[in-house]
Amino acid sequence: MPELPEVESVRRQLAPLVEGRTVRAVARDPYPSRRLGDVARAVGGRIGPIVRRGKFLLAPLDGAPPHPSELVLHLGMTGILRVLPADDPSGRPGGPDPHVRVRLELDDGTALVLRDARRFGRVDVVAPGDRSGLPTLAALGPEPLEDAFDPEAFAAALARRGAPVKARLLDQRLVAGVGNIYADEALWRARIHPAARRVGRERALRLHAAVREVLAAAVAREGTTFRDYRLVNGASGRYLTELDAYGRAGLPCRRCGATLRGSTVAQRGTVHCPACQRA
DNA sequence: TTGCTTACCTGACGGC
DNA sequence: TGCCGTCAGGTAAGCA
Repeated sequence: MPELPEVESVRRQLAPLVEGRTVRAVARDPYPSRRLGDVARAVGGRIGPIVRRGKFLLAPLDGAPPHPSELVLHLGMTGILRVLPADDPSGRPGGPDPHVRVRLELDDGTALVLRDARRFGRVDVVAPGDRSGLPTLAALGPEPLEDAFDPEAFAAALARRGAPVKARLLDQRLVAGVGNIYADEALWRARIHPAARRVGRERALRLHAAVREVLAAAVAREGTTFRDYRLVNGASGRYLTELDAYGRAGLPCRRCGATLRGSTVAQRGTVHCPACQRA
């Protein structure tokens, strides 16, 4: 499940392969999906610097009208971006790989290909800065690994009673880029119960630090591959063995030895330690 | 405005 | 072996 570390790792591999290249042709899966926008508008666009916001990848497209425009990519749950030789049939919608959704053919003989088994990924070409059809991106909170992620503002938000703290981490407005895996990991590190509806200043500051630590460590290992996620070069993320909570229900807590408990919080599978993450 | 639920979507897996 | 039900989860929309 691509979250901030996975998307950032993809961005780092993707950027040198496609920045400066011009889109010569576009093909897409004919399946009617509202998650695939008017991708044909990318034709003629020269891809500028790719940036990441939360779990979104954004790249300016320069050129003659309809450009300048902006390419918006979201990997959803199972999205994988690859850069393949343009004549590789496995990178064509309708080709031997039934999960290829979008293909941008570039001017250097390669193609940027989105493969997405569950169709939760998103690709669109919008006017620069236009977020009218992208409410989550429009309301995205601060980047957790940048100074804009202010610990006091974070603590003030969590001090107000509201939805379970895990739901607020997943919401993207409080902090950008956290998904189910790293929410569980950060809460475990900060010793906070995922269903807590109010978090005091001291614990909130601990959680702020934990979010940063977990995400930075996962970025350093190029993310977590549970099943689907792959880097642009096809490699797996290496953070899986570092996980302390996610996917470890029924196993002993690495901190206190108690048995980790699985539950549902915010409609998501959740793992926490009943001994050191007390309600 | 906030919180919650449901829909979307399909591969993997367990049970029969 | 094949069928069926369940689970996984990020985003968006709808409702209370």
